[in-house]
Amino acid sequence: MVEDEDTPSNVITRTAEDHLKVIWASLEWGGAPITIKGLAMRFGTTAAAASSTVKRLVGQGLLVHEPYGPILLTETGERQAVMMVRRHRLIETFLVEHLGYGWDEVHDEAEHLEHAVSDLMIDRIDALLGHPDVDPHGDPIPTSSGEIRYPVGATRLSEAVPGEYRVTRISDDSSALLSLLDSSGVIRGVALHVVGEGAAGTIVRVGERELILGPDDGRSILLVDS
Amino acid sequence: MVEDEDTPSNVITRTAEDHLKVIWASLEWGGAPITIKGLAMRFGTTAAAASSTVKRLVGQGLLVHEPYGPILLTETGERQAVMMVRRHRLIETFLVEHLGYGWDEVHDEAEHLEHAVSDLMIDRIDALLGHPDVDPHGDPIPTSSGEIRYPVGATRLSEAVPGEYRVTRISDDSSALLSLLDSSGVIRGVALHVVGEGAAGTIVRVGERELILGPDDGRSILLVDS
DNA sequence: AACAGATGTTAAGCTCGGTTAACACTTCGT
DNA sequence: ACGAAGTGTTAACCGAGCTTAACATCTGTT
Repeated sequence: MVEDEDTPSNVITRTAEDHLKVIWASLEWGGAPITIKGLAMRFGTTAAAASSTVKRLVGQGLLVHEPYGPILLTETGERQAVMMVRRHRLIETFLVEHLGYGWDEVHDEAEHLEHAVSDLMIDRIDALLGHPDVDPHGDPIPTSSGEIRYPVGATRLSEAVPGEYRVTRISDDSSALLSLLDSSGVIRGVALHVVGEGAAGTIVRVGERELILGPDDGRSILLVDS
Repeated sequence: MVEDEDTPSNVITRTAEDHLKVIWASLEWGGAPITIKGLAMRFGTTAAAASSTVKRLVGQGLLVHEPYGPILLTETGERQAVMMVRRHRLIETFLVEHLGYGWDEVHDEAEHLEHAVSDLMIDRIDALLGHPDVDPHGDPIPTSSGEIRYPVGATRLSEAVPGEYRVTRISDDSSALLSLLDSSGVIRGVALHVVGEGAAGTIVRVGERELILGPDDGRSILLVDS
């Protein structure tokens, strides 16, 4: 006798999609859930706006959140979020492979396109690309059923002990970082030597170059043993 | 001393873009300007909604409209509209050429994408396609500076005297018509014989097939002498 | 344990884009 | 020429998503 149980307000707004995706991303690598302030900063709005949006999404059964508590996804919310991530990462891959975009400049474009493309188009892109496992940043692409195959044995650069590694993933959160890394030769697949910890961060060597990456940067880079 | 003359609320909403484009399209082939009712029907809303949107766009300097009068574009409004048309038609062409879409199924996808792609991406698509003059329906694609090269000597099927022609443009307004025409072999470039006027519309022959097209259909098809 | 400062919530108010209802204007047929 | 029907406008209202301002709660430092 519950009304409309199978029609859970199926219309999801663009803002809702964005929030779910960001909340999901904060949890992806086992991190702490994003805060209201974090959401506000991410979207360039105020805490008040983030708070009211979260409240609305709770009402729509997409989030779990009690006042001053952590912001978590319901099963429905997570499904939605993962589908947005799938869209985002497939679009990024498509832009790089078929439109000549650099891997350090696709993020913003994908951010808009992910809300506009149809499921049909996503499937066609997926097929055209040969059902890729990862996007140009090395991020795993969820399958159409929502499964995600994470690389095993990867460690964050910020936690790596000195030694030889290979770059397997570079987060696309910060386009400034991406440009820097791109111009320094730090791209997916490249060999990287972790020298040790300096005052300003982790010292690494890539080819001839040596650079220092702060802890925030280091958390955005995943390595595998080489 | 006019405030913000050069900052005409440069942020245009999706709804505004849609309205401008539809208003422009109503005028493209020398037709009468669309009415408030026409806008409402086109967007599946009410006359009240269309009226208030038109009013808002007048306030933003994009439309000219006095109560009960015709809805016309300002110069700024027309520029915006033409850019949306350019986006739409380039995206349609791209989807057909690079993603295996049928020319009869690209319209809805482009309708969403045209609001999401960046100017940069439009330019890249344009270059990738070799700066095409027309989209898969034969509609001319405005250049980045807003020029449109219309085919000369084209006549509407509904106004054609009996004789031999070639199909040069099929409007993408009605996807139902597009599917019908596609399955009947009526595609851009095909030879078409206008037999004459029947009770239900114009009788035409394409290859082996003969079909009757109503006046609305006939207005959506442009022919050139063959 | 307590306070200061950071973070979260609520309230009031705004625009945009929609609704329904009532009313105004036009146009068309007789 | 006039009345009915169609079309356009306005008013009152709603939700989404934002703002600022005021207030509540939590947390880190002492």
